[in-house]
Amino acid sequence: MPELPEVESVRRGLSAWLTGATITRAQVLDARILGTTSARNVPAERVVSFERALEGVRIVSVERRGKYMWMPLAGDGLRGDSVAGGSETAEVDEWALAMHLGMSGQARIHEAEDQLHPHTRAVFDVAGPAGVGQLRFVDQRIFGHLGVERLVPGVAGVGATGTAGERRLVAESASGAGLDPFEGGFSVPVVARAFARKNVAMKTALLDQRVVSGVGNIYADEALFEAGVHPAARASRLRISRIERVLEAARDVMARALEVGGTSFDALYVNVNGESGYFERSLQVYGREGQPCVRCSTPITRVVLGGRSTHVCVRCQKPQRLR
DNA sequence: AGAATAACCTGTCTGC
DNA sequence: TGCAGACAGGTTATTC
Repeated sequence: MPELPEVESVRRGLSAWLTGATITRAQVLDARILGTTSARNVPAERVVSFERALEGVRIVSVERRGKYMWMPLAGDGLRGDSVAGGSETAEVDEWALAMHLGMSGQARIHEAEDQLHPHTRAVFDVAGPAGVGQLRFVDQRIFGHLGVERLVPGVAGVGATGTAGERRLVAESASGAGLDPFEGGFSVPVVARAFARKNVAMKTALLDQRVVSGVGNIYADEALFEAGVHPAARASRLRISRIERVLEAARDVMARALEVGGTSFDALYVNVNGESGYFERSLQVYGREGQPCVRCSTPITRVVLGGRSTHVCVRCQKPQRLR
């Protein structure tokens, strides 16, 4: 559900509230939120070590790359949870609380006495410059994830600036993600050349978080429409300038979405205060199957590509624009 | 290498 | 009213 603009809206809300705050208590209500897609069975001791690792720790900042979010930690007595192998102690500033919203995750700021939403999976009592309250992780489908993770150097891949030694530190689960279009070192021409080496559909390339992170199903469709490129067009067959246009469109459409708080179809995507974003009304193709194209009035078509719903105007997005 | 599929979950909506 | 089936903004593993 949440893509880069939605995650960034959440990050900003969390940053304003949590920077410099201390976690006084951590409670996991559903252990599955600590698991991963492939490892759902979370032993009880991992829940305990996760909770203990966070108690008394200070949140230094709230960071994001693509859809991955994490909070670097500082404080005495932090111990890694079993993600990193258990009881070893480590330098405090090597750790972060990682958070991925998945399809239905929400990070919400509440007062302790507020009623608990039924899908609340974890609760963190916090006290800091902005006051005392609770950070609650609510996630209907439990595709989201929480973890205490090491900070490690991010990808050295396309678009990264500087040498390997200067790579930005990211939470371990985000270490495979490419730079997102809003990061300083992101380079459209460099990423476009990486796309051109891939013999895959343009939409598939956009959704591959290892190359460029942050683009999800909605903004992929929107960017391809804006650039006039068919989602199934092979990246390797397109002119570099066309690929660059898609990447610029992705950055532009996500920037515009961010300005209005992201895209919400329902109460599943909300910011830290439970408020919806307004970009749904600006969508040109996503979710508009059968409705007239905003440019040429041809009905929008829905096809399945890479297992994902894909919306296209077959007149504005011709498949054959080859090198 | 890349494509397709399933899996992880819960909920909503549609059609019969 | 009930029920089956499709579908949902993401990620990962497996199989062909």
